[in-house]
Amino acid sequence: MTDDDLLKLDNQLCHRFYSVSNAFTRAYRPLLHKMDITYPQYLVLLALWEHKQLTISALVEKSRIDPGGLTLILKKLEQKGYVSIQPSEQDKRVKQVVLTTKGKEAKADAAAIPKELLCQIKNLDMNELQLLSGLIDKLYCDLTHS
Amino acid sequence: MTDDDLLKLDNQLCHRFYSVSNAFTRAYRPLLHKMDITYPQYLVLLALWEHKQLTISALVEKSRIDPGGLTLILKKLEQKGYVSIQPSEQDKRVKQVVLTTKGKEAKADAAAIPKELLCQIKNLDMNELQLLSGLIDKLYCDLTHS
DNA sequence: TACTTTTATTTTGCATACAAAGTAAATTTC
DNA sequence: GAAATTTACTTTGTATGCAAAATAAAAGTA
Repeated sequence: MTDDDLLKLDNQLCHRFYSVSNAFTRAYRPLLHKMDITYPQYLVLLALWEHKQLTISALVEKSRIDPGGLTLILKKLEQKGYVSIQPSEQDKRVKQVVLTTKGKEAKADAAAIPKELLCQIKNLDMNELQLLSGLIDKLYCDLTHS
Repeated sequence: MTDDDLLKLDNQLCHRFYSVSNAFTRAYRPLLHKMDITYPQYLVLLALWEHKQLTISALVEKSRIDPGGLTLILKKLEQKGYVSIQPSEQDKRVKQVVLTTKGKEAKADAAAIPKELLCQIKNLDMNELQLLSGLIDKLYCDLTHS
């Protein structure tokens, strides 16, 4: 591949991820409208539905949202009544994020969301989706040196 | 897969793209520092290095950056001296985006950037990268109904 | 030609991303 | 046990990302 080819947009893996990641955000928007949440807020709820209770740093790790952004997102989710944030007793630096009743109940409605989104993916079969996921995981490790 | 599994973060393809897309932005930052540009600004330059001259709407299509955001990004690139923006003679609605001398010269330096980034990707060989690109392209079509 | 519609781009308002600085509390060190 | 260090979060400042409204100019229509 020549230098010229290396610089073509169509040869940039990063651009593919940029495009699809933004496309996902747009695709989720109508599905999340009923719950009145954004896509990153949805990621936080997914983490909490799975783990019931997490510290903010644990949420950073699970959701892969940066700490600064997460602070804001959690404030929004608290305002909307989905979560409650309480400082720990043992360690006052640590804050526990917990689902409210509304937050827990929302899980039942949310179950339809991944299904609706999968319906839109017609070009890839289950094997390809698995393959894709595996490749992306390897790439993520490289990019984060983890 | 149960409803519970469907809602696990680790089963969300969207989350993989979210994570990797953001990781790419972080990985590019140090490489773009010398040029004093951000990652989206780099995408615009890539498009212009390839096509020499583009209207704003053509840039939207190539870069897949939304029109509103692109307006700001182009202003930054103009301030930094990389591009020049001029209204068309024939159709005063249309603006042409052109590389300045500085913008053209920057291409030579930029050739090293994709190489440096590829060096960081050790877990995937060329075949896997090709495979990955193809799968992502199919996914993009689904998500954008294009 | 005056009016309506379409097209190209910008503006607005809100919600992230993210690095870096700041804060406060727990831990380690001397 | 007081000072230095680390850890957990928050704040700040800059730069998108996006939908929707606003502008302005070209095209189509009556």
